[in-house]
Amino acid sequence: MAAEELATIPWTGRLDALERERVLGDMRVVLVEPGELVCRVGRPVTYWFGVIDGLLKMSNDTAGPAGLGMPITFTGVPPGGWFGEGTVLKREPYRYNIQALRKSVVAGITAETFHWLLDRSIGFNRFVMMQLNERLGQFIAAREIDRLTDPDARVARSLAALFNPVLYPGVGELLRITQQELGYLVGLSRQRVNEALHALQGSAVIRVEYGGVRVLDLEALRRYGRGA
DNA sequence: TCATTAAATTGTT
DNA sequence: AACAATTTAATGA
Repeated sequence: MAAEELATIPWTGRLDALERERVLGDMRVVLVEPGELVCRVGRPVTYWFGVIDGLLKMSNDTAGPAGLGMPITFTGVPPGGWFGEGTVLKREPYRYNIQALRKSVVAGITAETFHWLLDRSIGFNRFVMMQLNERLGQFIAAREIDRLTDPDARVARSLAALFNPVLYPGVGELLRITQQELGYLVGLSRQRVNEALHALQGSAVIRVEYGGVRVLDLEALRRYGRGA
């Protein structure tokens, strides 16, 4: 991994020279193909991962035999998103599957380096704390989304979650996601997603683009389906 | 760089 | 689910 690439990762800006040097030597970057699992339920934690490019999904669908409980997609992880700190902190085995929805570039630092940073960098601690707090808000929002019946609103809120600038600073204005992929995440058919996207576009909240969605009004997207 | 072709994605039935 | 139309990516001159 090169120093320039490192600079594109948000939390590295909070580190001092020594810390950055260690991270640079420790960081591994891999290319994952669609469908490939970045980490599997039950596997021991070795890395703290982040998405450089592409799109991942976090789910509990047990690929193995005897599916215990129905498969649920918890969330998508777009560029700029870092995850797994909860399990790294507790040194527990992974509790979810992380699977690539499309060809993606994933970076990771070892659990050892993660703990080393946690022990010495206040900036890094602040980042992790903010990350945990922000994600808690996302999961609460996700519960709300699950109870929405209007597909347009579900798509709107799910999109809003993916456009979260704190958790996913790599996304920016344009989220690279196909309508098929969005369908997988939200749990709707591609046709219905297509319809919903155009309804949102009609409200001037987003713009539908080839292979992606551009946000025009993030606040309106978050509020969609609710009054005021 | 441009033209041609294949692949991916979208829009519609 | 199937199809046609459109956009992007890949290829080779």
